[in-house]
Amino acid sequence: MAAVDLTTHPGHLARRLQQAHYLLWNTMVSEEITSPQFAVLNALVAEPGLDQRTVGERVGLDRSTIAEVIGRLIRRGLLDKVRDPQDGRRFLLRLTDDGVRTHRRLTVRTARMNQVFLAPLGPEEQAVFIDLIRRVADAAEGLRDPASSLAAPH
Amino acid sequence: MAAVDLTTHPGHLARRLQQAHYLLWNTMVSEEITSPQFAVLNALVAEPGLDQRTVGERVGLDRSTIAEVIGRLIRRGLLDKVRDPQDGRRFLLRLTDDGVRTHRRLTVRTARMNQVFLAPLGPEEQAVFIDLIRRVADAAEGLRDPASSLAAPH
DNA sequence: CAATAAAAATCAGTGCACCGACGAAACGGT
DNA sequence: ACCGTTTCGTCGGTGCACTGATTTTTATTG
Repeated sequence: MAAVDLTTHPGHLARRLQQAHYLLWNTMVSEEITSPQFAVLNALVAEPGLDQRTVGERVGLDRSTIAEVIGRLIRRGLLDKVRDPQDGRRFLLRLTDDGVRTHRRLTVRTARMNQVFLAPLGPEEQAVFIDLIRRVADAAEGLRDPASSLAAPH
Repeated sequence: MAAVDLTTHPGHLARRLQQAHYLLWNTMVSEEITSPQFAVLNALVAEPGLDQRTVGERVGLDRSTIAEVIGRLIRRGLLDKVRDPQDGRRFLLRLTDDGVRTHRRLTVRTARMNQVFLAPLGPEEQAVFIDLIRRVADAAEGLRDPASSLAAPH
C-alpha cells in the first residue's frame, strides 16, 4: 500500500505528454517525417552547411542519434552530406530542393497542430506553459556534467 | 529563411523535457531500473494481480511496449507472471519480494529527484506546471479514436 | 453445438535516445 | 617533424514507443 500517485510526478507526465504529441504529429502533420526529423530540417534552413554534431546540439540529440536521423533523411533524399574540405573529420549538411519543399509544407501543419495541442489551455495559460516547461528543461540540461554530487547511492 | 523557433513549440519542448528527465533519473534514482519500469512496479503495488494489458493502461503504454518492459522485469526477478485460471488469455502479474523491496527503495529517491527537477520553479509555479501539463496530456490522449477529422492532407 | 466475433498476448518492423568504445583526422606544443 | 590530446563520426548494445499482422483463447450467436 506504499504506492505513489504518478500523476503528481513531472517525469511521468513528461513522458505521457511526449507520447501524446507523437500521436498528434502522426495524424495532423505527417506519417513519414517525424518531429525530430523536422527539427533537423528546420535547423538547416536556419543555418545551411552545419556539421552533424552542431545540428545535434541545436535540436538536442546526441551524436549517435543524430547520425541515425540524418541517415534516414539522406536516404529519403531530403539532405546531402559532403566532407568538409577544411576539416576531414566533419560532414557538412545541406538541404536538397525536396528537403526545402518538405520543410515549407510541414511548417504550416505544425502551426495548426500546436494550436490543437494547446487548445485545452487559455491564451495566458499557454504562454505560462511554454515558459515553465522551457525553464525546467533548460535547468535540467545544464545539470549534466558540473561535478554534480547528485549521484545515486547504489 | 523560413525557419521556425522551436523553443515555442510545445512538442519539441516536451521531447527535451522528457530527455532531461531520463538523464536525471539515471544519475539520481537508478541506472538499472528505468522510469517506465518503476511505473509498472508502482501500478502492481497499488493493485496486485493485474493483467498485462491493464497495467499498460494504468501507466500509459501500449500492448507491445508493456510486454517488453514486463519481460525485462521478469528476467530481473522483480515480477512473476502466471496464467489466469479463469481466463486462459490473460497473464496475472505479481511482484516478488525483491520487486517490493526495489520499489520501496526507489520511492524515496524519486521524491528527491522530483524536488531537484522542479527546483527552478517556485512552489506555486510547480503546482501550476503539474496542472497544465496534466491537462494537455489528458486532452491529447482523449483525442485519439473519436472519428477525429484532424487527419493530415497528404 | 459449430461458425464467428472479440479480446489478450506475441512477433516483425521502424524510429528515437542513451552509453561506451573505437578509428580517423586535426591540433598543440615541444 | 613528432607525439599526445582533442574532436567528429561510427558501431554495438540496451531500452522505450508505435503500427500492423498473427495466434490462442474466450465469448456470442445462429
